[in-house]
Amino acid sequence: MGRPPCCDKVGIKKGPWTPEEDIILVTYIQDHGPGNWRSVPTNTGLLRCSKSCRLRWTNYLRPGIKRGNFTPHEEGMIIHLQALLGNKWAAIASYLPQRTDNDIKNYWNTHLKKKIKKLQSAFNSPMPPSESTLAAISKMHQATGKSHQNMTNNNKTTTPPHCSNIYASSTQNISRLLEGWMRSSSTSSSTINSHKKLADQETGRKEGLINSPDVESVDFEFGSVLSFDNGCWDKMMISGTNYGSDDHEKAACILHERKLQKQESLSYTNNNNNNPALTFFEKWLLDESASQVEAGAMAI
DNA sequence: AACGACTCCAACCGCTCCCAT
DNA sequence: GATGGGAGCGGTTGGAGTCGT
Repeated sequence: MGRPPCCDKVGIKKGPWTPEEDIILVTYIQDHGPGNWRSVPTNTGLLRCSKSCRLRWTNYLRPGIKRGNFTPHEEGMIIHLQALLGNKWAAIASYLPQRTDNDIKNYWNTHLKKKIKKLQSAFNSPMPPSESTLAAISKMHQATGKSHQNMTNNNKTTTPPHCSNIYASSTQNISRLLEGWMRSSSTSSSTINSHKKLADQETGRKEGLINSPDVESVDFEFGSVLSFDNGCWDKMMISGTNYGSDDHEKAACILHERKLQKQESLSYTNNNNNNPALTFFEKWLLDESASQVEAGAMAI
């Protein structure tokens, strides 16, 4: 017996979301919080399926999403995590809180897969890899190391990632959308204006009016959506490797975890003989981060 | 300028997982 | 334990944009 569709297909709108729909969705989620997606279309009047609403929110409207321009460090993380976890994009995304699983999946399919294939063929070919290939790898390696440094330095002085201002609010996203949309459309409704006002108010709050009691509730609400599990972040920081003086235990745990990961990684590699290039990447990434962890642990 | 090939990404589809009953 | 329904995940696709000829 097949399951009924998640929503009545008749009268359900498909395709790209309009800024108006985005505003309605964001406003609703600001008021009620994410979750209970099934009730969203009925309560908002959106002619969208609940899944579509959830997807739009998680992949596009959710605050804190960083778009485009993957850094070499992020690339390294994705390659590493993909080798360890496989195509578990949601799991991988949990290590890169600014990125959505969809974004990572797309980036993997469009960029990294090709890159790895290229390198794989270079390393599998009877001829040694060309100088340009080696240069590319070296460059990537250096860039990754640099990113590690940046991350390390940042961690010394800046707020935690989930508090950083690289996190734009969803209303900022909407404002941007609106700007373009308002320009292209001469019609303006009072609804839109009031929503925009709301959006601007929200943006203003985010930008400085932190003392407003509302802000806390909103931030907390969003925080619960965005909150980046400490454990996950710690894992991510393994690559950054900057330990405070009181982190002996943490470092020991991380070393242990790293060893386990290495073992897992090796078994994974052995079970996936069709992916020899990953062995190279994994080894490189693991060795690099492991040696940094070990160096960090030694320094403590 | 026109056309086709290629790239990229937002969104959809179908499946699995998990929880409530 | 069985069943039903909602949420989440991963694979795939359609279309807009870009590039090369």
